[in-house]
Amino acid sequence: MNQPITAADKTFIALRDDIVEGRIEAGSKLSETELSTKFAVSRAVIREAINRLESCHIVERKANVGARVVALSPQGLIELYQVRESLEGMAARLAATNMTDQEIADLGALLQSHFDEVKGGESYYQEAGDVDFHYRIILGSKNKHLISMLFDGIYHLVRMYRVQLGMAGPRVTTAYDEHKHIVQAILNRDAELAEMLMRRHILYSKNSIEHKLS
Amino acid sequence: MNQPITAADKTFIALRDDIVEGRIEAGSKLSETELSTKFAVSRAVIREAINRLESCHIVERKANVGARVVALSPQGLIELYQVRESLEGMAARLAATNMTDQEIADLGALLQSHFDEVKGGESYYQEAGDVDFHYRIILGSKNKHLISMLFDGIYHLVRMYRVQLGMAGPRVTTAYDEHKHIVQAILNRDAELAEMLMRRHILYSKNSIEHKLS
DNA sequence: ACTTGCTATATTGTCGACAACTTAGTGTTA
DNA sequence: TAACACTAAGTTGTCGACAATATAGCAAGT
Repeated sequence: MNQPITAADKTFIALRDDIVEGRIEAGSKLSETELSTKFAVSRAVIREAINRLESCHIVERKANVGARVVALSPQGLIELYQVRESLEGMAARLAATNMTDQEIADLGALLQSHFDEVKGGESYYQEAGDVDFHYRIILGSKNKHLISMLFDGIYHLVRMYRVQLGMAGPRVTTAYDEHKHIVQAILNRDAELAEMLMRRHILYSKNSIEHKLS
Repeated sequence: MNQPITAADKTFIALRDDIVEGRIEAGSKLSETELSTKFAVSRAVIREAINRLESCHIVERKANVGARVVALSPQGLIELYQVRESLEGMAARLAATNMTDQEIADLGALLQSHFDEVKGGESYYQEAGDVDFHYRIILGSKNKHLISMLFDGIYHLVRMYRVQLGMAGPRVTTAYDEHKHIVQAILNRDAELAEMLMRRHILYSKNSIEHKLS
């Protein structure tokens, strides 16, 4: 679903963004009738949107009771990063084998542009840039399941945590070095090393976040 | 959803089983009206079931066109096992830390019962036993996302491949030894080793399957 | 006062009908 | 003959109404 077609698509995305960006607060109940008036669509559309959100683990549903936005907890964030470490590590491993030379070259160029920004003192693009970097490596794995799990599931949840626990981009400069080494490993087609470095990279990121939370 | 409550729950499970067990063939189109008469429920219920199946990657939907059962391919199976290797490796790692002594003891007992069966020449329980073993380790990770991704998503797909590509339980005896070593690593609370062994175990399993397919 | 059971209300689950879209088929034109 | 436009049939998307279930409030009894 690169671009929304049906009303259910649009409602799903709008509702997801409302939740991820915190305009609908974590843990709150989602009333179908209320949402159907708010978005000016029928309850059937709302129900489909909520069902999809449940598949993303953004809301939880109980039969005959209703849906609630998931509650955020430090433990939840840690679990999320454990899954990220696992999946993105594998993605980096596969990317080292499956990315085309052109894709790797583009990735290097992206990294260079990040370096220029960081050197120039701009931190604005920092998070978007980080996401873009990971994005490309995940795509580079060429593994459908991996891509879908991370993009459709994990990443929105990670973003939800980031926004709501209020953590603007940390670790700009060190993260840049880590990114550089990962690209180098992929360039060398060293799958083993690429996976290790990516796992470390995410582990450090997790530790940094844990530190901020305590 | 441990036990189905609503009609949509039951229909989802029934439809999923029909697909996984091959009674609805891979790649075929799912007509909403047709299914609604077959299961004697309204189209709304069928649509919800199909939506859930889409989330599991068991069917693919295109807007205004319809849903098809996914097509099976050797490449698809390989990708699935890559994800399994990644996630279950992490599960074993976490299980080594998070399982209680009691849970580990139970796991050891389960393994012993498998040994007795294998020694007794019974191969009937082999697949169920293998699933049960992995099941417990995944639960032992205590990681909600990991558990849900594997049980709700990957495992049904793996089973679909197994059934439809017609591979009854392979590697009984060697798999037993691998299981034994994994339990030993968990017992020693050696997270690093537990992950490695689990990854190897699944990798071997993948190689065995690839060999059968060629 | 506390529990129990009923009732009223509100919410979710299910249904059948209509609207919007896709696609296959037909006929027309260059 | 090939390409295009249009029509008609069938499928999916959306809607509003009804049925089933859960919850809160009140009443009655111990």
